[in-house]
Amino acid sequence: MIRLKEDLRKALLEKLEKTYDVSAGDVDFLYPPQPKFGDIALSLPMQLAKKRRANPREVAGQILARLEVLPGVERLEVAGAGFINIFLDKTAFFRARLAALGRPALVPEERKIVVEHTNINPNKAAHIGHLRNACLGDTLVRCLRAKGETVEVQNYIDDTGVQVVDVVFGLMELESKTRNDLGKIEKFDYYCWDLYARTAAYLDAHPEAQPRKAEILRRIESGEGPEAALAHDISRRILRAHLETMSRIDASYDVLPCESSILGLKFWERAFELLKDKGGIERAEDGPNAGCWVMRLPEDIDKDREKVIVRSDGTVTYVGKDIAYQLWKFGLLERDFSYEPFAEKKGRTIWITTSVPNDRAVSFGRASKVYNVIDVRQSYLQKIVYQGLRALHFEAQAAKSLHFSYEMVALSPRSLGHLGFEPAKGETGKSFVEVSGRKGLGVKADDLLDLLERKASAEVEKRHPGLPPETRHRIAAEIARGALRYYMLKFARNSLIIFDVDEALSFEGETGPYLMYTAVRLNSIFRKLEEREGVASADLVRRAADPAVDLGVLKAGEKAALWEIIVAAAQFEEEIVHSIASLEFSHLAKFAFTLSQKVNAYYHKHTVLGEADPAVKNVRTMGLHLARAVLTEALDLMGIPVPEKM
RNA sequence: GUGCCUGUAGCUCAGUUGGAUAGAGCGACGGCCUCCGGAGCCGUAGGUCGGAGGUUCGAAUCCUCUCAGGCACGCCA
Repeated sequence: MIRLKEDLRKALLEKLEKTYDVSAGDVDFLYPPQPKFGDIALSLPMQLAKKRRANPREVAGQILARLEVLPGVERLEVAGAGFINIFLDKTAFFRARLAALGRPALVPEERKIVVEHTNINPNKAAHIGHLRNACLGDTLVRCLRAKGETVEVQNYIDDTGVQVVDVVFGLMELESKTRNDLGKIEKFDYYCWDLYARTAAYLDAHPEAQPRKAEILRRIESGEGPEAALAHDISRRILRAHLETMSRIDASYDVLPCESSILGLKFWERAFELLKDKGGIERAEDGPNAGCWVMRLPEDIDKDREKVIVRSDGTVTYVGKDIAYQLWKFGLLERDFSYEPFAEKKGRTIWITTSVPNDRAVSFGRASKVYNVIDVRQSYLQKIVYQGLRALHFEAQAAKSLHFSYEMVALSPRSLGHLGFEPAKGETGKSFVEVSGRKGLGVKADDLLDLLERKASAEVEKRHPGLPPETRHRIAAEIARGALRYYMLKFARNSLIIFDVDEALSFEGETGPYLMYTAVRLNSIFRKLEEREGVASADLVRRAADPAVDLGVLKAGEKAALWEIIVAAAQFEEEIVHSIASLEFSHLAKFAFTLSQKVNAYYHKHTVLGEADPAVKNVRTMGLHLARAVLTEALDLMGIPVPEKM
């Protein structure tokens, strides 16, 4: 559809630009709300009529008279307030779509894109909020790669932050445990989930413990003593648990930049030099921030305010470190990490940063564009980080630093009760409660996935009794993944998800399993086609390359139904581009769902295998072949698998 | 207080950047297995798009005001 529109736009301009004052930007196409209004429409006459203060329908009529023949177009008509509706040559379009299968029309625009997502503090188990982040981030990555972009996925690990400090404190001071004890603890991320909440409560109740906590922080940051060793062991162990959890939803990473490496390699000191040299930050001599290094914020962020970057005691704030990291992503820091392998997933190495030099020849960063997937509460800080780049006159890089923001996942009062929590005082009347690791309040990612798997397993057993347990478990895991990923994607990113267990566990209606089921059934049709008639997928590919289909052999009702599927499928690539541009992957989700609905309705009504007329059978076969190819790819972009059966 | 976000069917949400009669799912009600898998299909009911002005051929969408809710604004991360 992208190519067709380009061709049409060119042809239109050629015929119109002499008489009318139009440029390429004016000609935009829209999809009519109903099939009877054609396949594509132009609102151009109404725009021109506005400029000329003329009657839109008359302008439309005049334009129509000049457009006798357009490529791929069967006929045109003026409709409504002044639309020009375009009816495509359906069979020609269908053939072109089949022939174009496997030949993407999208082109990459960037040299290299870095996407940072997941970024879970390595001190406790992952929860549903982290799942939303990873689903959005990983889907962005898949879409960018489908567009042909070179993408590097980074998962930032704050292994020296206060959250890890709390767990170290808990282990040493409350549990009297050492490094040697860690190995004996099962489900370590779950253990830390509880310990972290317990420690946070203890620290709140015992202010006298603060000096010890501060000491632990200092030692971890400078890499000294048993505290630092313990922090390292804890964060690596939790990190492995997080990677396991994320592999359940098929999210993957290329490199894990650690805060410990940023500290060890003095990235901040380098960024500090740059900022001082270029006047990006200045020392406040008086006022409330006396003795601090501050960055002035422009009007559009926060009028006439300054943000402390270096505290009066000389330590750097979180934003400062983040500026250094963002500079590194663009290759602007003039420093680099060392790397070592951390894990292998699906034959790919996940690298982790280290401050200890080695001779491994790998390199990351140096991006031309960066997406940071972080929830909306960090908007203010993200703006400040990008302002840091501007303060260094890296305008281009600041402009290509994108905050992919999204609303958080909260808990409904009902699910709170489910988890055994009483509503805190002052929160009784609230319609939702924020997930809080510090309070131990939340649904753990693995618990939710387990729940989904158990339900899926029961459903599979019901439908396919006697499957080998391994097969059933594999299918159940795939269904769980599909259900979760679709659930996290179907909401617009600005929409606060108030987590509802029943809704998340639903497999009917607008859900991942519904889409998967559609694809599974399509596969089943083609499998039977091969078993019974020997039509292999290679034959289908050959037939698609040189299609001999004719929609004219279908009766009107079926022709319209199949045509809707063809047109919908043809919009797939636009949908990818649009989803990336708006960072709104609910569009992609909705696209796949709508296509599934049409396909489901179609094959319910029109059988392929039982059709006697070979011409009709061929059209149906190739129509569903097209739909299957597009649906399968759309599901893959969302990280939703297609099981062999379900 | 300032900034950002949200308000659409009983519930949960879409709405392609201003287009044609505002759409899905769930729930409710009524149908559909001689036929490629019923996690499915078909149908019915359900709307003053928070409210009031404005912009124009045309507004759920843009502007102003207003009501309600949320988030952010630290020498925490």
